[in-house]
Amino acid sequence: MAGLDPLIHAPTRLQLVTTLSAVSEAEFATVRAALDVSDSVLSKHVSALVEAGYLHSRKGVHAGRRTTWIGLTPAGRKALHEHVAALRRVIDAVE
Amino acid sequence: MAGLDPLIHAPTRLQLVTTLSAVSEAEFATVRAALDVSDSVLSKHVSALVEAGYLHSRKGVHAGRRTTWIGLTPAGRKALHEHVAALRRVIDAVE
DNA sequence: GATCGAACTTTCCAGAGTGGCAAGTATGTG
DNA sequence: CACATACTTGCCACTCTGGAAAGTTCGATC
Repeated sequence: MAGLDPLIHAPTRLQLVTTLSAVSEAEFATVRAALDVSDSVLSKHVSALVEAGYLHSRKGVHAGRRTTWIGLTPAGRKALHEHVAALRRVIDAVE
Repeated sequence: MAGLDPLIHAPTRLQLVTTLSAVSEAEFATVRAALDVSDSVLSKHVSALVEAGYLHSRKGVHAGRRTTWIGLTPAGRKALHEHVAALRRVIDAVE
């Protein structure tokens, strides 16, 4: 490889972590809508990344509804930054 | 998706086309060494991209050896540029 | 406090993608 | 013509990804 992180290189994963990189936490449903994926798909990606230590998730109540909040852990941010740096090294060769 | 091209988003594919983007043609063996993949893997990626119209390949003789030269077609360059642009849109949100 | 419904979670499944190994093929060289 | 080189192809195994649907959980409501 070229320093690309296989855990976050897939398109959906990359969009997930880049979306989360801008905020401290986001609601599951909001992310789901932003990525335009099904519940099950997002749930599976999230649990895979939680298990990898890249995300944390926390259950709460918001506006009378149960919601799950997810966000990047420090390790997740670090992995994203390294992945993005590696990606830039590859694509900066273009042009 | 977010404009990412599934034909060139896989790491090996991306490295292949970015490597070729800098030159007009490259030897199969040189590319194989640059990407550090096996003969069969490179051969299969190349034929997939040739079939997609992204690469051209041509057989020739060089220094007493048969060599295959591969390079991006205009369509391949266009696809790469669009893919890179889409990738930048995604990762520029980071930081 | 039993029931309902929303919000995920998990299971099951199908299909595509990727790579390794080994056998096959083609062709310049001696 | 025999041989070696340089890929090419077939076969296989495994992982990844996503969809559908059933399952689970727990706050809200009555």
